[in-house]
Amino acid sequence: MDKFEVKLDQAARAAWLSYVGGRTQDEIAAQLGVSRPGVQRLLALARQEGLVKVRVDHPIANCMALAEAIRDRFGLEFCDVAPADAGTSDSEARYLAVAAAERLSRYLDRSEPLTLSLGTGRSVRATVEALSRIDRPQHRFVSLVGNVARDGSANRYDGVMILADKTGGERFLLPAPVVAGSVSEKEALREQTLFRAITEVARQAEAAFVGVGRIDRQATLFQDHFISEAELDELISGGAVGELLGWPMNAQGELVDCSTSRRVTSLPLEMFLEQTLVALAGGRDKGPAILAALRGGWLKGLVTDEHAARFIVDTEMAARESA
Amino acid sequence: MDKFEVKLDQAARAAWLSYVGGRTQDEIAAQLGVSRPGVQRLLALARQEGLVKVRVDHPIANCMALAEAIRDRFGLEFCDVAPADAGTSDSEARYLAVAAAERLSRYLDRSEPLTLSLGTGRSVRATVEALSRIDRPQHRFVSLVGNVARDGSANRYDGVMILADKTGGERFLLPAPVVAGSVSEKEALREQTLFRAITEVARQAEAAFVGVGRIDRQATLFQDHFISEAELDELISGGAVGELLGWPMNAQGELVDCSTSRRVTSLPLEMFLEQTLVALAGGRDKGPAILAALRGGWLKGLVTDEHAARFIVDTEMAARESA
DNA sequence: TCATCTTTCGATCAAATGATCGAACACCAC
DNA sequence: GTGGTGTTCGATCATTTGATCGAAAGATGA
Repeated sequence: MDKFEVKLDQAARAAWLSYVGGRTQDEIAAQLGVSRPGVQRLLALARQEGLVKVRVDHPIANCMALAEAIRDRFGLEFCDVAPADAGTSDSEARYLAVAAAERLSRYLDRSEPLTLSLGTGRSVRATVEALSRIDRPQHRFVSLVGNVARDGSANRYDGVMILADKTGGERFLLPAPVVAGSVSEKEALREQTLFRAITEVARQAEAAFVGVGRIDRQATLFQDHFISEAELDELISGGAVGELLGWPMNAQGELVDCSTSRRVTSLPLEMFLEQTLVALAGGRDKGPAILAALRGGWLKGLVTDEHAARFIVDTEMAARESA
Repeated sequence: MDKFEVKLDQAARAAWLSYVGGRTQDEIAAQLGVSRPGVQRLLALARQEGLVKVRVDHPIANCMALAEAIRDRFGLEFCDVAPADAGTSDSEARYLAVAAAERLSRYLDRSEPLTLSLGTGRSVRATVEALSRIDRPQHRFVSLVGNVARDGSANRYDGVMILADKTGGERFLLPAPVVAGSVSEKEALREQTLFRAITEVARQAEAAFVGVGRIDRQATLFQDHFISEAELDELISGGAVGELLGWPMNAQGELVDCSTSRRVTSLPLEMFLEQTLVALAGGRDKGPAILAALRGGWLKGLVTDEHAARFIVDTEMAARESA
């Protein structure tokens, strides 16, 4: 097939003139003595045969590749990956917050009334803090997670308060602990008029920005006294590796059913399958938890950092290989 | 200027999505939350800042780069460089011939009557031999160089004969040696009716395809007995490094005036400044001769090979540096 | 604080690109 | 030779891209 080699030569020539030489296809057609559609075909061939290699020389390039892989693999509407080379881990977290704030702004910018719900966690808090002030009194913001711990102390990281302050919008907070003392207590809470009203508002939300929690000794849920050590141990032995809005899930993203999880007061995750559920979380340690949420198919969007993204891609690819 | 870094980040993102991800600018605009012209500017910035590197993985790529450099440096209408990695030096020569034949075909393909002139040399001969047969009896072909040596033997490499055979066109040959025995003999030859008639036809030619000769012990002019050893020595001591149609020139491309050059019977080079004079020559050894022809500004087009092209570019760049 | 200057942004239009389709061509079997 | 068949080629149109220009926003200095 010598004919093919000649064609490839021509294709390489056309590709060089087009991509390196910056010529227009008409000029290339004149130079190579073929028609313009002919040049088109040569360029298509050159790309298809991998003669053309494009490289973007910037740290962001890796992030884009990771984001693309995750987006495609888990069918997300979008995925943002913040770069890891920002120096300190502090500035990395800030980078993630800025990226997430960017996403959040897209919704807030709208002038039509908007209902948005927020989860808890440091990432959510940092994200709303990274937002610049904008006047949107017509918007409504709902907290999806009870903002009091078992001991009655208020959650330090509730983003709804800050967000409502920055925009002048309405705020709706759940006056409940994340995990109730008993199933009956949970039922009672859910029957409260206020609780039901807030649930109704949350149901109208267009999107929800939530954190992703680990289930281990460093779990926020545990550290901030939302659950006891015994409850934590029960979750871990039940296979839980992460949580969304307090709902524990195993490595495959399936909800873990146990005595603790039956007392979670948060709105059910199934509710968000109709909405745009966006997770904000980064750091290598959060990787397994984020991956679980992705595998469960709960998320529509993800804002993370390079560490977590790399863990997710590597782990998922390895799992896929062995499958 | 932290603002600039953020912009560069965005630019890198846009570039990645566009060049690697294959997204359209509208999609990128939606993804990054900017207007379409904004994406345009980001992409322009990314290219300008050199974030985007394009590489064409094919031996031809080097040739294209060399061709471009030569074309721009010497203001040629075109320059083709045949690749050097074709294995044997024989197949390389053939590659050059095919490339040159391609150029020649562009003219021959035309159906309107055409007058074309040819020089002598192995390259020209190989080029017309590489041509495929085509019926063009309306065309006329003129030999620009006398086709008899001093001893009366006919030049073995006259392409006009083959070309006319392949196309069915008319042929015009100069019945003269390249270098006459004396100035008066040259004058006499030029006065011949036949000579003048052929000159007139050559003047009407649209393009001329000629070889480039070295001036040294391996010179075709000498090897084929067009000039004697004494004449060769005179030319060399006069600074001649190459010749076009028998006209010797120094390294700067200026015609060398000496007792030998005054007896050259070929049509004057100045005549071709109005036409498209195309040189066909390759090989590292021919480099200095080709470079001289280029520097003299005599050529409008060049078909060469990678060896000669590299020599030309390297030498010219070095000369430019020191200038 | 206001006027002005610079810079940036987005609407609009021209150019370039990619895709589709019918026609021509060559190849092959009959 | 002849008809079928598969492939390639070039005209045409929709989409995408690049460039220009006026308008708005922000910076600067009086």
